[in-house]
Amino acid sequence: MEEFILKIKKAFPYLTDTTISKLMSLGEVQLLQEGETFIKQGERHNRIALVMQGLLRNYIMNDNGEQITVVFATELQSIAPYKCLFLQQPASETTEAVKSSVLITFDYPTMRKLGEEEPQFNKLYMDALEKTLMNAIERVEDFTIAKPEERYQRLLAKHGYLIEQAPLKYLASYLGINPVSLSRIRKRISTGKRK
Amino acid sequence: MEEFILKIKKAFPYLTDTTISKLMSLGEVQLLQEGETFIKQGERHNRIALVMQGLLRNYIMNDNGEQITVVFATELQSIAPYKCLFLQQPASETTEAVKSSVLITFDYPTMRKLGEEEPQFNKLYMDALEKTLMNAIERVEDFTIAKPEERYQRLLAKHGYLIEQAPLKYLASYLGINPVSLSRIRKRISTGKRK
DNA sequence: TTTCTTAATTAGCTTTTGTTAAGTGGGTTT
DNA sequence: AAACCCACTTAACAAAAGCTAATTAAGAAA
Repeated sequence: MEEFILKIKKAFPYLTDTTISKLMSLGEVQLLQEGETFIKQGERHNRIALVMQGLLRNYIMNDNGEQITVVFATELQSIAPYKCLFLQQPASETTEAVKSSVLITFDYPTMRKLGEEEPQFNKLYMDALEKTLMNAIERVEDFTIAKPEERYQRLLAKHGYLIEQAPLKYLASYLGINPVSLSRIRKRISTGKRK
Repeated sequence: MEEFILKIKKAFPYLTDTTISKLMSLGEVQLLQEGETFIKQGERHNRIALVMQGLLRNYIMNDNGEQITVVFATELQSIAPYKCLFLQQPASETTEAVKSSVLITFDYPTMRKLGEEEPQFNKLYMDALEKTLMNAIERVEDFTIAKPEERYQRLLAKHGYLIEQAPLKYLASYLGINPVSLSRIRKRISTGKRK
């Protein structure tokens, strides 16, 4: 617990000790084993999670019933069924632990309400949102700028830890390609390249 | 001007009249002719724009110096060089009017500061952010779920107005494909389809 | 009007990805 | 150990996208 507080302090240095302890009293610590879910598609839900340890992913289903990993979240990133929170709809995605993980989860309406009295809560939420937005934009940029093979290279360069920890099939759907293609790409890269 | 106020009231019904007039006094109305820019890549900048009329796009350059349209913004959507605002870096993208447009622009640090005293400002900003985030996520989902041809179909279905107003080459890069491919896709769709 | 320019289409060919199916290897269960 | 499961790889072929270049179309400029 102490350890988590330190991590949060480091990531959000403007939070005072009293705010942090308020925060911790509002949050619920949740442990997930590999494969366990934080929220399932179709459920209604109003919690937002801050990842303290481990690796999660959000996935949706395509028309063939295959799982498509839309986003990964690792330490100090937040993850939530955003459309569900913002539009009060059932979640369209499932959030699942890729490996055993620890989250702190917060009730979204409560956080927004408290933010009105506690500027620091608001700031925290906005910072998290802005970070999430930047990640999403970067991801869109990758899709528009780079072809599959280059996307894999960029992923390798920027988030190498993902390649180590997530199975290939998750990575493939994350990159928008099929697993067989990714396997081929890996081979092209490892063997002298081209042709 | 009255017209803009009405639009804002409709889109953000919780804003009181006094807040709206404060807001309008802080905002600067800016007109852009087709092809004119709101911000250019490399500039530093701290304004966020709310589109009141028209159509804008954000584009970046790929390694071949080609413009890649990352996002379109139309009426009542906000657009800004987000990484620039959030990280105080020079903008990596250019915001340009696809057709003649009207914006109201706000100084981002001022807005964040005012939000601390005026909860409505905060709410407005958070709503805008959340909306922008949802759009970005939807876009990532499109890339991961759908192949180029399907992406075009989805774009047609969801944002048909874009197809009418934006030139094909912008749409192609927005879809992550090259203009020649998009032209072919169009043909495949219009003529009886397949082969 | 003619000329220039630029966007979009079309065509031919190359490269990459999708798809299906058959191996391969590691780990688990019995 | 054998049988099984699953992820990943490999292969072969089909389908789609990339690339280059030529053609057409439409608008702006002379």
